[in-house]
Amino acid sequence: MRILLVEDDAEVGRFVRKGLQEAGHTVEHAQNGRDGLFMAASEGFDLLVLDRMLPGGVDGVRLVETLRTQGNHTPVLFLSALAGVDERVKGLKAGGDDYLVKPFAFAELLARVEALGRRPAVDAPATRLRVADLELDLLSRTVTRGGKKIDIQPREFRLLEHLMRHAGQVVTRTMLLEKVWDYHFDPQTNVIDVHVSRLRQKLDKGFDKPLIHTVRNAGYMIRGEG
Amino acid sequence: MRILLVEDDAEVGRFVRKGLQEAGHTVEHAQNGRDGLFMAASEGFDLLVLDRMLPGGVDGVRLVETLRTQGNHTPVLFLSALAGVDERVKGLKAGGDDYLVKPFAFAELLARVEALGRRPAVDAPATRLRVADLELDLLSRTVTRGGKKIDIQPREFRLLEHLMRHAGQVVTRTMLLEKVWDYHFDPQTNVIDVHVSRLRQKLDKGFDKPLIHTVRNAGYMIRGEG
DNA sequence: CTTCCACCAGCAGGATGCGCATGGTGTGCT
DNA sequence: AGCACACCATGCGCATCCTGCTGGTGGAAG
Repeated sequence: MRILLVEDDAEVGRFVRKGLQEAGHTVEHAQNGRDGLFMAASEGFDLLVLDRMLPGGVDGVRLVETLRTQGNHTPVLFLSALAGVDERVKGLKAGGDDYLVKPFAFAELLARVEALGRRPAVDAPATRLRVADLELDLLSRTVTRGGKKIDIQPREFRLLEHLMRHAGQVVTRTMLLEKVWDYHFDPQTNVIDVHVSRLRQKLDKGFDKPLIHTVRNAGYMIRGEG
Repeated sequence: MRILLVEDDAEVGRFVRKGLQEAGHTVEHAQNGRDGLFMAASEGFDLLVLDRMLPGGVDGVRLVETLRTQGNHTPVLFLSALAGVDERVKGLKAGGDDYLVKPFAFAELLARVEALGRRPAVDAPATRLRVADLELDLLSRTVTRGGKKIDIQPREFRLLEHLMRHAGQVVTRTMLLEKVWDYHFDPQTNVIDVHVSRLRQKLDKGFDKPLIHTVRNAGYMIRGEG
């Protein structure tokens, strides 16, 4: 795990850093909020361990708030001598994920760090799309309907993915040419029709409710019901 | 948020339940570990709030451990009168995500509950593998080294994926034949050598530190340093 | 030094994916 | 009814691309 430690107290900093490293983590150490914010924003850490109070304008809470407004959702563990309930609540409300009061036992810090590390990164993109009983798994490049595996070609996959990402919406032919074929002109052929047809063979044939719907003079739409 | 509260103390139970509901959450309440486990396993909750000590065989830690071995990764917040560091560490190690000691301020419980609720559902599998500056993205089927995109063939992709999933370990030729080629016999050719060679061309050529290492009479290993 | 193992360049067979064309079907308008 | 238009389906050929093998070379181990 790549951990950023932001702590101005040199002694505590050394202590925590050493312990985390011995537990097998990679630790970067910033001494103040400004540097910490910069590093957290520019490098990809798995976890931030922040002192709640920091010298130099940017304290822990400000740091988290700033990161969160930038769309950075790295887990944050606060470390602080401010033990009051209000302080703890403030830290968590600001977007912190945990709050540990100094003095603390290193064993507990480590346990909490690893608890946070167990949770996945938040920017994880969706890995499977679903429309009714049709599932498309982006990871294994696999399509199933009603639990039955369906073999599918790469181009068909792209087409289906695009349709499913806009499930319930009409997708125009032009959009498909742009996004699935990377054509920026009209090929004057019926490529789309052909591939939609092939998709239908594979997805809808043998099932009572078709999922792919034609929208005359507009395009296609994938939808479960309605 | 759908929250399952497992708490045997009726008073505390009522208090917490009421507070969470007033904050807009849906709360189910189980009075013992057995019921709690059953409910947690059969319904889909967003969060479990567990008393650490529970009557009737199944205590909080057991409950979490059981859930985790079942592949259930619902976030867990422990609530306990056991304040010792060892106890807290034990709870977190068992798979808990947070640990709050009784007596507690409701404001803090709420803040921690909502902090846990901010984190996403967890069944997401790893979507990218990394070894040093080499990254393999399972979703886009993309390989980059040092930020530079590298074109790669399907078979090479499978080979590389398998190596990276066992980074730092020797992967034998037999294993590769089984897992990458689905051969359950020795093809008596040097297919593997050839593909490893091709991978090397693409991954290691032009970089000073090679990542793919030969282990004579054993197999191959991918590793960043050492 | 010898032997074995691993590496790499080139080659050719083969699979397969892809798009086009053709003919068919349905719908709506005149 | 007749026509025009939009959409559907199948077969075919092209082309690309992948993959595995061969055979000669380099280097490590004994």
